[in-house]
Amino acid sequence: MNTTRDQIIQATRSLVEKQGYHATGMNEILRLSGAPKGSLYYYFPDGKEELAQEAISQTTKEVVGRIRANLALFDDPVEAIQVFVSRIADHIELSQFSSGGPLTAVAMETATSSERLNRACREAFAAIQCAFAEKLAANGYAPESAAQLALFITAAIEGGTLLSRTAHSGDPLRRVAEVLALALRSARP
Amino acid sequence: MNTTRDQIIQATRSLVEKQGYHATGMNEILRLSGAPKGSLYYYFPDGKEELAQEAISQTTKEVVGRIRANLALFDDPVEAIQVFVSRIADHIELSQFSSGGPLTAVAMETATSSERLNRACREAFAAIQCAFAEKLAANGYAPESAAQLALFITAAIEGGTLLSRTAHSGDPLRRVAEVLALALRSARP
DNA sequence: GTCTATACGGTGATAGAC
DNA sequence: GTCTATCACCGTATAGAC
Repeated sequence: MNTTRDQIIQATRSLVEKQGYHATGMNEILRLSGAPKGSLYYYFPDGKEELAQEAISQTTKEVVGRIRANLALFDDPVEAIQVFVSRIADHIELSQFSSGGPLTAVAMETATSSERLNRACREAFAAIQCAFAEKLAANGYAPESAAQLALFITAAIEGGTLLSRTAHSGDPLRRVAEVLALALRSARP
Repeated sequence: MNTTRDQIIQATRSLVEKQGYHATGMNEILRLSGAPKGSLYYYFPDGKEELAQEAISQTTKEVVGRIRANLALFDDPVEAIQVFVSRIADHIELSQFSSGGPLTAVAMETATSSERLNRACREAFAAIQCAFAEKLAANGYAPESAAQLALFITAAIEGGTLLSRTAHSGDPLRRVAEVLALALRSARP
């Protein structure tokens, strides 16, 4: 793959994750990536919006892969999910409270202002929910139940991440993981 | 109370709720509120940050009041919470997917960039959780359990709101409300 | 394809008249 | 206290040389 293009996306991901979409400027992205302004608009003719879209879809692929890999570590889906969410809490602390990818920030900021980014976020959330639902469905949960629980898991993680970022501590998300495990057990088939 | 000052805060709340913190400009706030720029810096010498802080703390007071009022409508805390969350879903649809107050947006955008706003958001989340915890504790839940569940409820609402905003539909949050009710019932004392 | 220089609008903030 | 005029700066985006 093209290195310059990839470095630009990488810089965008990192900055948007930390600061949000509107707080991140093109000049900042350029500075971090080391690329010149001309290259940026050569690779992303539609500018910042296209860039953020690419950052989201690329991040989502990685995140979905990481979800599947983590959920495969345990046969029991509830245990797998609890451990996975706890790991996100660790990761948030290690990254000094940069959120779980640029998705949350962009979704919040562009829900009603950018058709293009809103669509990208919808697809991202759908893919993430799908990964959770598969694990549940493969372990005896009824399909509709699995889908609903996957939505709930995603919401709990997003909300827990927000609380942990705000609290500057992984603990809120870890406590969310505990209660989430209880909830999933009580919904067990 | 001073009308001009209040109109400025009101405009800030509405705009930040819809667009986010960084996407909202001072000129925009001025335009919507009808106030002149001089007045704005007279009432809020510390500028945008102070303004947002005021908007958050004012909104939080109202939100906490609304939570208490809604939870008081039903004796059963689980039913009360489920109905309350469903109402948020209705409200999101009615407001054309402006989130539940400026809190979520500011919390996401300023978690690591503004000490002052981060503190305001922490206090806001604490007050909200407190309102939920009280209702649970008043109905037989053990104090630590009530606090943990209140945190979980807050996370679920925040995450569900994000998903509903993104999906441009109240349904995700409504489904979150359903699962949340199941989870709270299974944790019943 | 890569890079520089620049355009133009909007940003948050201030000074000072009234 | 209220308002206007204006500031210096940064935002995204473009033009055009190489």
